[in-house]
Amino acid sequence: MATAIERLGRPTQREETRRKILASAAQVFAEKGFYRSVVDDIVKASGTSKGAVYFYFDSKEQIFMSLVEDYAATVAQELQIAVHRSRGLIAEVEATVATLIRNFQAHRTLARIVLVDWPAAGAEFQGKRIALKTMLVEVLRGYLDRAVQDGKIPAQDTEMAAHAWIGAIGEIVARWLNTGKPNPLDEVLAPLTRLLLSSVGFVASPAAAR
Amino acid sequence: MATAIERLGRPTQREETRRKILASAAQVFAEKGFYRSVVDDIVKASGTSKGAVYFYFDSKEQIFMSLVEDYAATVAQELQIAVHRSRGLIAEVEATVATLIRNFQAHRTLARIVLVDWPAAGAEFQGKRIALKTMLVEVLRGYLDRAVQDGKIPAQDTEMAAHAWIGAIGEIVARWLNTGKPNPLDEVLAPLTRLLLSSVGFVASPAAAR
DNA sequence: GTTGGGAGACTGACCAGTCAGTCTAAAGGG
DNA sequence: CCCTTTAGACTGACTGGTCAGTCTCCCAAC
Repeated sequence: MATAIERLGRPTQREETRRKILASAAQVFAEKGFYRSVVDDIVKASGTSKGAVYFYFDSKEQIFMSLVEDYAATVAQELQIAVHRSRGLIAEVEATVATLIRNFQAHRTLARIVLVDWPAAGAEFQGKRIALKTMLVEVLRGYLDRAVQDGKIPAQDTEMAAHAWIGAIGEIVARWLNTGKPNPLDEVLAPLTRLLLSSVGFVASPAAAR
Repeated sequence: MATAIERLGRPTQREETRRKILASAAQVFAEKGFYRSVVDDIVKASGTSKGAVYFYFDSKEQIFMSLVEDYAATVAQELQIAVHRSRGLIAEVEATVATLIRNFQAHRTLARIVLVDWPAAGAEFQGKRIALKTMLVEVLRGYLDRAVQDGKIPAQDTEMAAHAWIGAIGEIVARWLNTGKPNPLDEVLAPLTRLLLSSVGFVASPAAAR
């Protein structure tokens, strides 16, 4: 089986090209947005050729979707892990917010693509996005419903609250993408978490504030 | 001076065409987004002609900006009025949220353009948008800072809170644009206002809840 | 008959995607 | 060991279509 050898030797080069294309595409899309980006930009930035790009991808759209799906999957998985070892509303919210914020901070270009570009992309792009957001809403909502059941917070429209939270987090990250503030982004972690918890009626012990 | 007569007689027809073009443009942009929209779509939808469109507007971009600026100015003005007659954090927040939500509800297509399309449009489009958002942040922040001074709410990062609020409101509207829920949108008014107030540590009197 | 508003055919730039062909490296054969 | 063959990664000139914006012509109202 020469395959085993190939798996270690040859594919390195092969995957390298694909990776370079994706990395450059992320740069270009983040800078110009999907529609203003031209495939030749990606070609130039990646130091490959148009042929190479279309050897690995079927279309400009598919490059975009690969980028977005890969990243979304990564974040979703990290979220799963981070939350898995948390118990109780505070810990869960802290873990979720920290994972999201730190991830966006570490992947600024992808953050811009996911938060700014993706929503405005064509209808074909929206299915996956809405599904993903729904998943995130369900997770957050789960925390809240459990907290309500446990009497930790008053009964309320937890679905709306979950959406409001996502909007709040997204906007904080968007501000950072646009203005660079705050620097570093994860400065918002503590106050933002406090704000979110407080919004659903969770009363932080006065001592813990500040 | 025939001008005075023209102002009443002729311009009616003239303004009517311009108005029709703008209205159709709003429809088309809201449905397809700026880049996927084609000027001929607007021509067709407006029942005019390409000549008419380029008689009234310099470019596709300018049509978009007209739409967005007009609407933003309207909303900003309504906001000003609504808030002018409010005193105290609760009333101010209620007035702001109600004005925004009701306005978006009444102008679904424009809401989509402003909230979804505008952020992803090219850099040339962003100056005005950021300025406008900054203004809104300042207003909200003003409420919060005053409430802090009055000892109504604890000291905190009011700028971040203002951004979080805008994000929350935007996301609630975006959900409505994408899924139609809640129907009608202004159902969220009371719970959303409560959530926002609560997030900054304003404790609603238990009697007032529900 | 002049003019301002409008119609719509047309132009030219631009760009996603294709394709005929090159280059490299490894396999096979003598 | 060469030398040939083959596969498959990669190249970039090219094509076909699209679309913003222009230009010429028209007509209705003075």
